[in-house]
Amino acid sequence: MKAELRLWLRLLTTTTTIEAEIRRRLRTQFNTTLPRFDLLAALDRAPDGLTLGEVSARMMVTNGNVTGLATRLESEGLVARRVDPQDRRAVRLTLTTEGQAVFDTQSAAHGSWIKEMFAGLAPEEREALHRLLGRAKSALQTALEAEEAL
Amino acid sequence: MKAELRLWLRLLTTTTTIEAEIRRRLRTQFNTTLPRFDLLAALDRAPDGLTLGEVSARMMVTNGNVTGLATRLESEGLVARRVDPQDRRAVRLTLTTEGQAVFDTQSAAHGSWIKEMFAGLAPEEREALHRLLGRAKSALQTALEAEEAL
DNA sequence: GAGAATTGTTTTAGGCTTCAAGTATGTTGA
DNA sequence: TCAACATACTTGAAGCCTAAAACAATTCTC
Repeated sequence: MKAELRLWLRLLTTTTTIEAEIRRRLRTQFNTTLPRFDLLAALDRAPDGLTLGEVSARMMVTNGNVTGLATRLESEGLVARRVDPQDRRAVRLTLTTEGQAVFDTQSAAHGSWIKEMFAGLAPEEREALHRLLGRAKSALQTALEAEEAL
Repeated sequence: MKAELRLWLRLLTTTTTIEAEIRRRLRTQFNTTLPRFDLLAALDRAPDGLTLGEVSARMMVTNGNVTGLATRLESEGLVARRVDPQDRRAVRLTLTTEGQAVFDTQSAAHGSWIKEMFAGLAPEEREALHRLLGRAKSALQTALEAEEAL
């Protein structure tokens, strides 16, 4: 098997394992899901809220997807939907007080999970991995741009 | 933000970007999906076929999920379902002749996509990344086992 | 051997995701 | 001005995915 393929499979399984564990803990400890958490996180970083389109761009998912997520989170009372007065086509999403409190708790736990999962890696290894992933990302970017230009 | 979190986010976006591109190409070039491709790949590696349970373990997804995937692929004529004569509870899945041909084509393309996407990385970088991901995986393993023992 | 536990699969209910089509609002230029 | 185009969102159909419950066949144990 080609070296590139082996690298890709290892990258994939590492990421998948971590992600599965995060999903599992979000479910068992907070009865929530990763997409819900990600949406709250996006709103947490935006004090004035975000339109659905902005959320969709930040989360790299489709508009229709965000519509459904927002509807569920709204019905749970964690986010508020409100038509933008400036542009009546746009819907602005904000964290409710409860949503902010819920996110703060979940976010703290999430941070400590990640820290725990990488605890076995020496700081130099962590840095080297971070750097190489950066290299891989930019190599990838180049490859995809070349592809697109065809 | 913590160094661990930055590392995780970079790992996640790198993987997600590659995976999204693979999904996109499978869809546009072969009108198929990654789970379908993964199931065919699992069968390709098993000359005598696999039971649904074995597929489910290899793909790290639930049994119910494989039932649905198998049903769709069966209706497309790419896999065959047949009760195992040894253990009549089990269903054995095999590639049909058409399924094998389809997979061979898709697999060749998939391999060249991966090669292309990592082309910008020097062989030493590729190796270093592979090694560090191995370290991360085993560190992770240790952390999760420690967690489980609680 | 009969009953109990285990194993392999399917079903059910619900959430996530996409694409494509539809609705409403906003912008622009002849 | 107003028709054409663009933008923001929603809806609908289909597939992917999970957990839990239901079902069926096998194995274990007494």
